[in-house]
Parts: sequence; C-alpha cells; structure tokens
Amino acid sequence: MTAKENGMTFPKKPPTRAADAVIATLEVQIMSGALVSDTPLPTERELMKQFNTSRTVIREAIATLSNRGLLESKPRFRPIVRKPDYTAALNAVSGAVGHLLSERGGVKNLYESRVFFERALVREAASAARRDDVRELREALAANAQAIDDSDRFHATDVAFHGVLYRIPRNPIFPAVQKAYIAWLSPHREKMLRSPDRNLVNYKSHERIFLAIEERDPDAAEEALVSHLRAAWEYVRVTLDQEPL
Amino acid sequence: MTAKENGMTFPKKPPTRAADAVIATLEVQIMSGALVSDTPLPTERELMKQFNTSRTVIREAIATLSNRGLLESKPRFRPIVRKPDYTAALNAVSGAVGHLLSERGGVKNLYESRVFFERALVREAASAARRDDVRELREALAANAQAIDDSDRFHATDVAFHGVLYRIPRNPIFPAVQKAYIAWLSPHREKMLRSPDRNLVNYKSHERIFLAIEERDPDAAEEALVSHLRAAWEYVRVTLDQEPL
DNA sequence: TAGTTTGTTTGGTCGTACCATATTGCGTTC
DNA sequence: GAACGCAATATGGTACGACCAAACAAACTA
Repeated sequence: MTAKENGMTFPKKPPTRAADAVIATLEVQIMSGALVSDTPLPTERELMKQFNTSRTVIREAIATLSNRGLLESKPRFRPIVRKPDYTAALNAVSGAVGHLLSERGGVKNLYESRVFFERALVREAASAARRDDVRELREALAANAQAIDDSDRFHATDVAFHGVLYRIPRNPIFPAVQKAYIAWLSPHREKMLRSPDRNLVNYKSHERIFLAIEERDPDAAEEALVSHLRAAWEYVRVTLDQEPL
Repeated sequence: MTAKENGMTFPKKPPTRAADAVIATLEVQIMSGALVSDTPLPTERELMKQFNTSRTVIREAIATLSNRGLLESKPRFRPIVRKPDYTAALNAVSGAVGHLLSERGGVKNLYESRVFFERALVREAASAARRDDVRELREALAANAQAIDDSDRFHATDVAFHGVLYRIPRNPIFPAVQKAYIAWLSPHREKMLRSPDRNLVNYKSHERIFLAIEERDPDAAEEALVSHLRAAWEYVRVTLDQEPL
C-alpha cells in the first residue's frame, strides 16, 4: 500500500519546517507587542526550552527574522526586537538593491525613479499643500539659504527641504521612500565635490520650486523640480568621470 | 602563545562571523554569474568541503542568502540560484509589508500610494508615450473590452492594461513596483465580488484614460485615472463592510 | 517497455562540546 | 560605603557527528 492510496492525507503535504513554527510564533509575538520593541530577545537556550526544540532551529529562526528586519542582531549580543515600520521594510531590501545599483544603469534607473516620484510630489504640493505645509517649506528653504556656505549643513537642509515634500501627502509610506532613496543614492552623492557655488545653484532651484508651489502652479513646480534634479544628475555623472552608470 | 600575543591583532577585530565569508563568496559567485541563475546550488556537504567549514556555517549562509533573495529554497530541495532583479528586491519586503497592511490604514496608505504613482504614470504617458506605446495600450484596451463578460479574464486584462502604463517610462523598476502592488493589494481585491456590471464601469474608465493619453492631455488622463481608482477603492471599502482599513 | 522496489543522496533536526566574549557578581581597595 | 578590578558564569558562534524522512537514481521484475 503506497502512501497515495493510504490515508486521504492532504492532497499536498505542507512541507513544514520546524523552524517555520518558531518563526511564525515569534513573528506574531513581535507584531502583537508581546515582545516589546527595542528590548533584547530571550537567550537562545531559553527559547529552545520554550519551543522545545534544538538550538539549530532557534538560530535559524533568529537568522530569518533578523534578515526580515524584525530582529537586529549584532555579532555577539542578544538580538534586539524591532517592530518594523515602512522604513525598516524598505531597508530590508537594501542588500538586494545594492547589487542592482552596481550594474550598468542601475543608479540611473533609481535616480530617474526618484525624479519621477518627486515630480509627482511637487505637483501634489502645488495643488494640495495646506497653509502649514507652505510655511514649513518656507522655513526649510530659509534654513537651506543660511547653509550655503557650509556644504555639510547645506546637504542636511537640502534633504530636509525635499523631506517636506514627501510629508505633504501625509502618507507614511512616502517619507520611508525618501529614506530609501537617501540610503541608496547618497553613496554616489558623496563622491561629488561640494562647493558653495553648487550650493547656491541648488538653493536657487529650491527657491524656484517653492515659489511655484506657493503660487499653486503645478506645471511650473514640476518643471523647476525636473531641471533641478536633472542638473544635479548631470553634475554627478560628469564628476564621476563618465563612469558607466 | 595565545592568539593575542601572537598576531599583531587589529586594534578592532572585525567581528567577522565565519558564515560571513561564505555568504560573501557565494554572493560574488552568484552576481558574477559563476553560479548560473536558475540552477541548483551544490549540495551542502559539497560546500562544506569547498569552504572547509562545518555544515552549520553553510546552512546559515544559505538561510541568509535565501532571505536576501539570492537563493530560493524549498523545503527538501536544493536551493535554486536567483540573480535578483528589481522584482525580487521588492519581493523581499513583502513579509514586513504584510504586517503593516494589517494595521489600521495600512491598506489605504498603500492604495493611495498606488493612486499617486499611477497618476504620475498616466501624465507621463500622455505627454511622452511613443506611437508604439499608444498602440500597445489600444490593444490592451481591446483585450479588456472583450473580457467584460469573463471576470477572471477581465481582471487579467485589467492588470495588463495598467501594466502598459508602468512600462512606458522604460524604467525596469516600475514594472517591479506594479508587481509589488499586485502582490500586496490583490488579496483585498479578491474579496470584492466581481460582476460584468463592475467590469463595464471599469472598462469605461480605462477607455477614458486611453483616450486622454491618445489625445496627449495629461490633466484629463490624470483626472480619469484618479476617478477610476478612487471609485474602485470606494467599491472595495463598501464591499468589505466598513472594515476599518 | 513500464512500473515497482531498493539503495543512495541530501536536506532538516538534534545533541553535545568547545571557544571567545559579555555580563555578572564578588572581593579588594581607597 | 563607593569605585574599581578580577574571576566565575552566561551567552552567542562554531564545529562534529548522528539520525530521519523525502527525493533521487538504479536495479529489478512483470
């Protein structure tokens, strides 16, 4: 009698790994808050008693959860529980994306997607920004202006200015997207030399964008944003000495 | 002689796990093509000879790479090498995103981001679509029309129609984004009842979008897209019986 | 030749052991 | 009594060896 005829077992046996159970349970405990965020996980030997399984399984589960971003494990320390937000989620792909960026056109594709996204952002801002948003944007612009002489501070205020744009639609996903762009593109940005001259040019661009938004002119805002980012891209490309991106 | 006195030990020893070396090596081999995509990895016992290490380390490395998306491992089969593309990258976040969706407003945020993204897509299509793009869109629309009576086929052609929009900017990231949206939102879509009536309404929306694009009218295209997706959302929301999304 | 059986390979799990480092706790010293 | 230093312990990282069950491959039978 073969297994086939025997029991009307599941048509498909669920190939369930023991580790999966542990993973699932821990996952639920983390997401439900039973395991508090930012606190260390119980020790491995504790968990193996708890789940009545071997350390192998526990360690595999920890590795998996760690790679999924629900745990943060440093070499010789207890893993830290991390209830992920959208930022962490996007962060989890950073490894895979890193490779894509190293391929031909990878960075350009990502940068173009950013331009595409921010174009839509400034249109949205120009047509739907609240008074508070405009004020916030104005303040970010002012801070940007005062940092023209200080390239480090300029970069920070630059990011902050764009960050306001990402917040205006009030969708928590968007700021996470910005962080992802920053994480993935900044390594390339850092290669470009900074100078007050460039800062001034960029500030002027920000000013144009802001004014267009303030005047509720989506087309002008989009155009300003595009020329701003395209120019920055050209600058990066040239600075990197024709490196085939 | 202890290891301490012996080697001119680094001021900071890089907390290098043995598994990391294996991971790095395999990573390079996969990305460089030395390990061909879609082929099975060598057996674990083979790898442990190759790297002169224990199976423990090999398995940890496999688990890590698997979670990073460079390997695809089914329960009792050899892991399959997968050189990741953007789709795989976004796929890697699906786990974390899944939980976010279950929280209040999660699905709505994601859906809104899709609306936001596709708004920009149709604008782009209306202003920059090539003749071929328009033709492709027309064909997708025709296929959509012929599937109104068949809800399953309608859904497929619906996705395909939107898919053309994602391809028009010719950025490989975008189709990956669409796949991610489909994967994350379709579970909710499946809850809604389908009917030729709804299909007809949706088809009409697609038609409006197409015509606006054909006439190179970004504003009209955007408006048509927004009303299309917002209506679909309302329908989902109502169908789900006020479930707090 | 087709289908079955048997033997081997291989991934999944387990237990134990050992090392190096973190952590803890105790005892010394000021 | 508090601060410091040092030893004991706890804990994570690695390794070895074993067993099981499923998958795979080969031999075998009808």
